[in-house]
Amino acid sequence: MTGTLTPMHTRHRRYHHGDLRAALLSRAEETLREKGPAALSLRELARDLGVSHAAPSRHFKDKQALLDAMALTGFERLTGVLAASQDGAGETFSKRVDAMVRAYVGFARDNAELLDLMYSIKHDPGASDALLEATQHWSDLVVRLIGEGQARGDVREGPMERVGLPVFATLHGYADLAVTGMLPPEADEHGLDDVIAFILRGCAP
Amino acid sequence: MTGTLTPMHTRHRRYHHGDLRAALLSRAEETLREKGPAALSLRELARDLGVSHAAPSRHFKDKQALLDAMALTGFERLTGVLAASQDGAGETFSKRVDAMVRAYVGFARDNAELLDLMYSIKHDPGASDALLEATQHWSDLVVRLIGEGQARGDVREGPMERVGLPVFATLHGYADLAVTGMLPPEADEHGLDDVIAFILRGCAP
DNA sequence: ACCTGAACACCGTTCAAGT
DNA sequence: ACCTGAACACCGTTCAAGT
Repeated sequence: MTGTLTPMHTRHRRYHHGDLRAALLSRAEETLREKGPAALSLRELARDLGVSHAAPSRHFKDKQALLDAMALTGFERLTGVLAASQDGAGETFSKRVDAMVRAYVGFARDNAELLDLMYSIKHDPGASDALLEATQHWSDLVVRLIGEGQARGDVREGPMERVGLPVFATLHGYADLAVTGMLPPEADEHGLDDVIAFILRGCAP
Repeated sequence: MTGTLTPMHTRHRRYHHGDLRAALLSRAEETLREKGPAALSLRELARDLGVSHAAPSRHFKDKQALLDAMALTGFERLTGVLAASQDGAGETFSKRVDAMVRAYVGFARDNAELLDLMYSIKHDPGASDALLEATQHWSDLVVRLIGEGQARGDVREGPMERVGLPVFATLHGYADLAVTGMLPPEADEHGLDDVIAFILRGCAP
């Protein structure tokens, strides 16, 4: 008997406020970002959302299933950001590379813990098909960029997978260094420019 | 009353077989390699070694302290391998780069889970001084290699940190892709050669 | 010095039972 | 359909007490 007239919010205790699954995902990402992966606990998540500790199991059979779903949303957002970076990037190959590198490193900086999770989950063998597909989408973007560069004569000849792999490695490596805090302080100034120039030289015919 | 005459092994239960600390480290690395990081448990380690679950706390105040010590031995071994790769690598810059890249990727392949642990620990802010020093040693090796290349005229001018960072990023990124199984199958054939050639082009004056 | 045993507060997972 | 409550087997950590 709260005295309120809003029938949809009689109290904090109903069958939750609509979509427990989405609430779990969003709260989980929040605590991942704020307290790190070790602090992620199904029971604490349930407590935070005011449901019983067993409730999450209706939506995620496992803790691993929750982590998988988090990684999947991460990959989807990442590919969205990368695709968007190409839209207004201009014509030249070097501008398109510049835009993609900055988009990727930006995502890495803004979602460091999530990116770590994404890679660690991609790592283990039981990765879901949806997840493999999402990672495929994003490597396709790099492949397409390289292909365009070849068509313009800005990139050396060769199978795209072979030409693209070192680019991918450099991009991923720099982002990972940024994420894990291993970049020396001087890198903030010129690091990104240097890496982009390095990639362009490595690609040149 | 076992009837044996060897006084040092009256039974499996003494104050352990000499060095519990070393035994914990070596067993921990074994289970890390075989069952992954999630399976690492102080209690199970203690069980495996036939001591009580509280015994490890004499040698490692924390689970984190054990992980730190594991990472430290990993960094020491890695710098050893990298330094050794330069000894018989020959004179030319490209041969020295080739040797170091192969040594690093080889270590990454042979110690995938440990390398993951090493980076994740380097990540978090409470890293010990010994650990920071160990990572410093190994980035010094890359810096020295670049410096020699510059002295010979094989590497473009510029501050070594700036010239070396993209090299470091590429090396790290490729090793990480190899470790996390993200390399496409074709990469086994030419991947390493392509990456080395890419690095050399990126460094060239 | 080095280890044991009991205790405490926390997990993830499962399952009958409730609405 | 969705959630609760109790139960189980596991953790990490601490601390008096043993040798």
